[in-house]
Amino acid sequence: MNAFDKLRSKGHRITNQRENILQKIKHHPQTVEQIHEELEDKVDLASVYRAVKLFVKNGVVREVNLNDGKKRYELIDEKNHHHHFVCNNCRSIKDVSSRLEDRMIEDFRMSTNLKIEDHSIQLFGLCQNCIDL
Amino acid sequence: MNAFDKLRSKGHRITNQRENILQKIKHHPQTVEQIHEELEDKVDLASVYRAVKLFVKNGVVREVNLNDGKKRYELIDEKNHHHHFVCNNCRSIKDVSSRLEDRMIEDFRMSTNLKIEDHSIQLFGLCQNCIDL
DNA sequence: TGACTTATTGCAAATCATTTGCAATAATAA
DNA sequence: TTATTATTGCAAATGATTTGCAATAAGTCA
Repeated sequence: MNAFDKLRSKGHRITNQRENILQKIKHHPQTVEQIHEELEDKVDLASVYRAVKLFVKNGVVREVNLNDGKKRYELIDEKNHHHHFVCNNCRSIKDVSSRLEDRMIEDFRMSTNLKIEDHSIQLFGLCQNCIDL
Repeated sequence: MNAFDKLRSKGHRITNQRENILQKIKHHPQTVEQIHEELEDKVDLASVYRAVKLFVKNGVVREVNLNDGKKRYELIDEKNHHHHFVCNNCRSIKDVSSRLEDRMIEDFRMSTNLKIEDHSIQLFGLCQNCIDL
């Protein structure tokens, strides 16, 4: 079931605005500000806020927090589980993943008896471009 | 070198306010709001903001982001490397750690050629109290 | 298709977290 | 103890996000 069917199945309407917004976060995590700017004056800022909130609530979009004071949003793609790396120099963002991740989460679980439902990982450092500067 | 010596060595002064604030984040990550409330009217809110920012800048305190819209601050303790678990039900916070963490970070590094300088991990789920409800 | 119902939008104002300017105060050096 | 200057409290400013409301448009059904 795709994003729009998911929304429709819960009684939400598919508007031009929502289509445009979803389009913008299809490939990279974007801030509300970025989405709004890229859409020029096609969508009001408040509507972008409302849309991403709705998307998150309906499991269509994920909120990404990279410790720079603004939230980012990215389309959820079950087939492509990943986390994010942020370059401390140029602020570029890169998707990263590790096959050891699940083992680590399992280790957390076993050593604590917590019910772990979700997790997120952020990496910070220098990207390949900025290492050489 | 303890927190205050670190600050002093960079020319910062040790005030009553700073002592009180540091005291409050010694054991658990706290929001600025929480610190301010616990200190009643001993310290102005703006001063709490200024103090934690100074502490972070000087490597005495770490900023913790748990995706609830407010930053938390905790004293850095080199001997006790850990991350945080947040209960989705009661919002309690628990320190967690895994011996597989370093291996995973190394795996990230090897598979990307990024220079990873820092990382953070957050877990979400149900704490032991809330599992049974 | 057209009319109807109600979710959604744009706009402006409100709210929440955080920062800043400035004069008064207090921590350190001499 | 005094002089110097970092720090504080207060109030106002800023930046991100939310909300109330009337106008608009999506989905439904005759």
